[in-house]
Amino acid sequence: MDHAERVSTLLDVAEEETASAAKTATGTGSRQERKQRTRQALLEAALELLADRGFASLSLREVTKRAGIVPTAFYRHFTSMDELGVALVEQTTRTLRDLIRSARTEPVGHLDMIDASVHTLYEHVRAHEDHFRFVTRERYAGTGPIARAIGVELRLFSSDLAIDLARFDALRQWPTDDLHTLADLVVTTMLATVVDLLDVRPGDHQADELVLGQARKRLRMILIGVPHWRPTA
Amino acid sequence: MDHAERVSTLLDVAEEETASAAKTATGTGSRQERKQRTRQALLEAALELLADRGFASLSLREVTKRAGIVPTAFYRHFTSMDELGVALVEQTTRTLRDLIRSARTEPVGHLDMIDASVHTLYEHVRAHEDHFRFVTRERYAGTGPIARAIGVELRLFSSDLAIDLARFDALRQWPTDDLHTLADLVVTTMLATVVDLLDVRPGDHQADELVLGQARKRLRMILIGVPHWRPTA
DNA sequence: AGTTTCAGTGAACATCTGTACACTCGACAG
DNA sequence: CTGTCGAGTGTACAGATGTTCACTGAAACT
Repeated sequence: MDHAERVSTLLDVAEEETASAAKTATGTGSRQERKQRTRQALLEAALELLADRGFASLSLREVTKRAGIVPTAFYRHFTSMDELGVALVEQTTRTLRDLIRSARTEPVGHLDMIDASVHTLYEHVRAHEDHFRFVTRERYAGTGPIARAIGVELRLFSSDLAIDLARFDALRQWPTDDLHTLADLVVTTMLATVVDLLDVRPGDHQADELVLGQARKRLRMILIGVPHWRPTA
Repeated sequence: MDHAERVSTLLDVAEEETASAAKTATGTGSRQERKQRTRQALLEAALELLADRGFASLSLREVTKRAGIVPTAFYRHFTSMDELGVALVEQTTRTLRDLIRSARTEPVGHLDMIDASVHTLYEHVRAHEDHFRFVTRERYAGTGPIARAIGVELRLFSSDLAIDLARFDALRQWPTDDLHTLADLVVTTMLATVVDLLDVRPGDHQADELVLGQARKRLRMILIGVPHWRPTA
């Protein structure tokens, strides 16, 4: 254990009183309600701890401590940390689905579609930084169930986007295979933008605009070729 | 510790005799030579252990055990695991530089440039799977010095590519900013292809071809728009 | 020749880890 | 009202971890 970690460990008692609004779930409610509330506390505790570290370096004891329960009580909710991780994927990818739903029901036409998409992406990322951080971090981390679950979810996401793209006039005639390629390209680019956004130090709106400008430029560069594409060469 | 890890720990003694060709560096040579040899053994041991896990879940003791030295001897070479990690980045990104150098000195013209680029990428990835796995995995993992070092290296890589792109007739007039955006796009796409390649189960050449086909299609889709781009709108 | 340097050793430590076990005590069903 | 169920507790243990310290012995220097 290195120095930084030891210090934070020593401060744990103090932290429990200050930082954790997600403390113990003891309180009113039926038994089911209270159980689900501490389950949620566990998920949120994990997400908080993942702010600057990877899931693999997360210990069961840390999570339970932050959630305000004793280590052994963990097993009442999950059989392993991996299971907690998969549950976390389910929860965070709901944010992704919200994103694409927002983008779909967007007032299209009287604003540049690229501008609008990038903007709603920005809003969602800023509103749920921890969720996006988790997904982009753990996407490639290891071979565990978490990375696999994220992979599945992102493929679904890309497929949904492909379906949406099919609605545009310029793309009506494209074979689905080409549509998927285009959707993958867009998703990959958007995820790169997400990472860039999460790297901006908080409050630096100038840097925000720089990143968003680059995101718009990337998308334009991809989409500029669409009218000239010869389907399935 | 979960079940799989415990099993592998119990098998360590057996593994030391079988799997590790990179054992202790004791042998002939000057003192400097031998020191650098065990340093290299440490780096290779780490790289081997990173085959299916993240760097953060790597312990100093594991690495030294695999390298065939006692834990405390680690400090003769690195002051911390992070330092080992950064050294690993330096070593693995040399492979990246080799890649772009190969792509540069490629017989261009009498073969489709996209085909050729994708092919040399393929060759390099298959020849150094562990290096590419390390870079793509740790790129987004955490806030540590490793991720930062990889970020720097990838930006350099992208800049080099931008310079190379500037040599093409269709791009001679592009402002450097647009060139960088295009280069970023290409690098991002290529890295996505690398990840796909590393996901293919070994020996499945049919899947290999599928991935390469998709890679070519992605690149074509990006580059098809180049002639129609209006620099810096 | 004698002396210094230093990569690698081995024992010891304090701390953290996952998990087993027996327990409490309030919500709930009969 | 009484008995069961089950979320959360507390203690305990074996193993792994990073790091300390005093050491060995061969290479390198004088």
